[in-house]
Amino acid sequence: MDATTFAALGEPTRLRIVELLREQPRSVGDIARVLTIRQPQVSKHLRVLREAGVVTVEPVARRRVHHLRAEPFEQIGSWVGSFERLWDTRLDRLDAFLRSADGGPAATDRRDGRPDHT
Amino acid sequence: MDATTFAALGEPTRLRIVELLREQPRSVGDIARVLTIRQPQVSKHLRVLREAGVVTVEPVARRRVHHLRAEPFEQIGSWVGSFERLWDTRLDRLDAFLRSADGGPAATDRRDGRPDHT
DNA sequence: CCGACGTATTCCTTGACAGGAATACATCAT
DNA sequence: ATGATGTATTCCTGTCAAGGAATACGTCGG
Repeated sequence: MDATTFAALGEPTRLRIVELLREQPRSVGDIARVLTIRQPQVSKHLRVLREAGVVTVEPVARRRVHHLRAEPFEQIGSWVGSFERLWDTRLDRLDAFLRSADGGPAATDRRDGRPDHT
Repeated sequence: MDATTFAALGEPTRLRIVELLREQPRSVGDIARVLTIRQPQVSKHLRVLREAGVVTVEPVARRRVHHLRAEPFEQIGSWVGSFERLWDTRLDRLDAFLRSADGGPAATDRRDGRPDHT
């Protein structure tokens, strides 16, 4: 997974823009008006989003209509999917194990720590 | 959606740490050794991740074992889900519409652009 | 109590980035 | 061509974050 995508979304204003564009494509001026951000800042943020592959431009008359690209969101989706085991019950059991090992009498006597490891 | 989570994941080193922790919980020193990052930097990055709610600590003996929290990943997952329409065929049709309105003979004859509304 | 180990924090320097303001650039209407 | 509209870029400034190095802190073993 490329950190750039997350970096682009990690800026509050940019995230707002993305969430606005989720509804429908918008021109630069539109975005600026709706979110009450000055136009130059919008242009700059859109540049970052574009270079991160999050949005693309569609020139319409003299406006530049921006819309979201699907790819980065698909990527994030499948990346997050690779963490599914986190909310499987498996983890809760591991977690419970660690906690008991912590407070209580050491479950193993190799105080080195890691429960059995991998 | 809170930009903080994305910001935490938007730093390459931090993303590497997260992807390492996806396999199994690790102590600070472990992480430093595996990723060949100096221990203080690891501590700092873990601090950011912790304050963003991405990881939690589990003190084991004199080590501090860090593991991922499920919540932020669930959040991201459902947030990304709200973009599903992006890769639905619906969008492709909207996209096609915009393109035709642009290059071809105007689908509507107010060449000003925006298809209706606003 | 003391030394050793694992980790956190501090100070410093440097580079990146966001917002403001002004301005350049492109395109359309007349 | 000219003015007007929509957008991009530039310059400036302040802030913040990351890496390096040194050091403080906490906990365990003897």
